[in-house]
Amino acid sequence: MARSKQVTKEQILDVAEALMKERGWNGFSTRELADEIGISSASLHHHYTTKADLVAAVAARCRDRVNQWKSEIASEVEGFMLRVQHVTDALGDDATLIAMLAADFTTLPPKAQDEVRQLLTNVRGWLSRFAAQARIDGELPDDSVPDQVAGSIMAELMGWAMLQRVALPGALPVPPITWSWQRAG
Amino acid sequence: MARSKQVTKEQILDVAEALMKERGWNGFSTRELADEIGISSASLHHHYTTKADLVAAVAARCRDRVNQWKSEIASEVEGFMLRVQHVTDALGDDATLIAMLAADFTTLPPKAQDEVRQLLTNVRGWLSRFAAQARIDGELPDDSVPDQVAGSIMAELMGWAMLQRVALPGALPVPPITWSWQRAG
DNA sequence: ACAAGGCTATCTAGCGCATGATAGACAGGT
DNA sequence: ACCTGTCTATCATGCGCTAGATAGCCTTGT
Repeated sequence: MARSKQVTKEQILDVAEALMKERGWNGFSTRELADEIGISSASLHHHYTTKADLVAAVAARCRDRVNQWKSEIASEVEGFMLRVQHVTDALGDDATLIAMLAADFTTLPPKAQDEVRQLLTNVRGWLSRFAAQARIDGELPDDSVPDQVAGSIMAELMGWAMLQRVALPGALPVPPITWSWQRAG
Repeated sequence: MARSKQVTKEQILDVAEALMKERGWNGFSTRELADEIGISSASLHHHYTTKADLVAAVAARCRDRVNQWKSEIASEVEGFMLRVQHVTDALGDDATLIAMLAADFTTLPPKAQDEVRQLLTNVRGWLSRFAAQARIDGELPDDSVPDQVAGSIMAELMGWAMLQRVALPGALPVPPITWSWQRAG
């Protein structure tokens, strides 16, 4: 061991992720990140050679988490609305990160772009299949378009995450998304 | 006149706004902006002394635009769904900018933060009043919460704007937002 | 009518600082 | 002995911004 505390790649990702959620990819420097962790900038670059590597790793880890609860929900939860409720809860923590990654998308390194694209495509297709089944089961109206329902769910989640960033005086307590089409079922 | 082409503050704001929509507030430099406009960095700083001034001006102009069509829609369009449809169309161009401003919110200068807060509060209250009237008129279910409906509309618009940034292969044609609660009315 | 002088918008040059990243030494564990 | 993880020190670059000069337009005094 060396002169300062030992740090794991996971710890670094934790702090990096927090900074990304707060300020976005272009909103913090590797030095700030290193300071917050409590190591030198050089040590940080020892673990993740470039800032691009870092954001790719953050995105990849997020993708893994999402896949994790995706399979859990698919296997354990029945019914469209209940599933969506679980998705809302599960995604809650990651919605901000995903939204920030989407916002910063054009300035992300290609590898991170791929991760984000993959993640969004994946979740959307998955939700879309649920919606399609829900339509067959009569949980959604016959004229609903599964891919649009899936898109709306994701849009609303990400949009809420963005709205929450702007603390509006005397407005919206955070979570209760309307899930308006619930009433349509 | 001087050595290069004359440039107006509006032109500068146009380009700045485009860059903000593409890359976010922290995603471009004043030099890049000046280059894109075709003037020197010094000339740019003559018009807007600091980058903070610039983003505040961009946000203020957006707020003005929004207020503009707000009063137009309020006076010319009847019915909740029709109004929302008009809002969707009108906001279309600005949704991306607003979403990016919200994403970058924590790193914006205070003046710009105020503008964004004001804009969002304003629009939300306005939509909320429409929703409340719509509930009285039977256009929305009795158990709908106007402020939540308003929030959902804005979230969905902003969320779609973010989703569009990530060009998903073989997915969603852009505009047709589900407006799911339409079926609930 | 018309020069004088002010005003505005541009330029070239550069300052001080933060950024992403690297070099090379060193310390501890296996 | 070697590998791993840390450090100090530094590099080149890009950043926001400023200084100071210059050039065209407009007003004003005579």
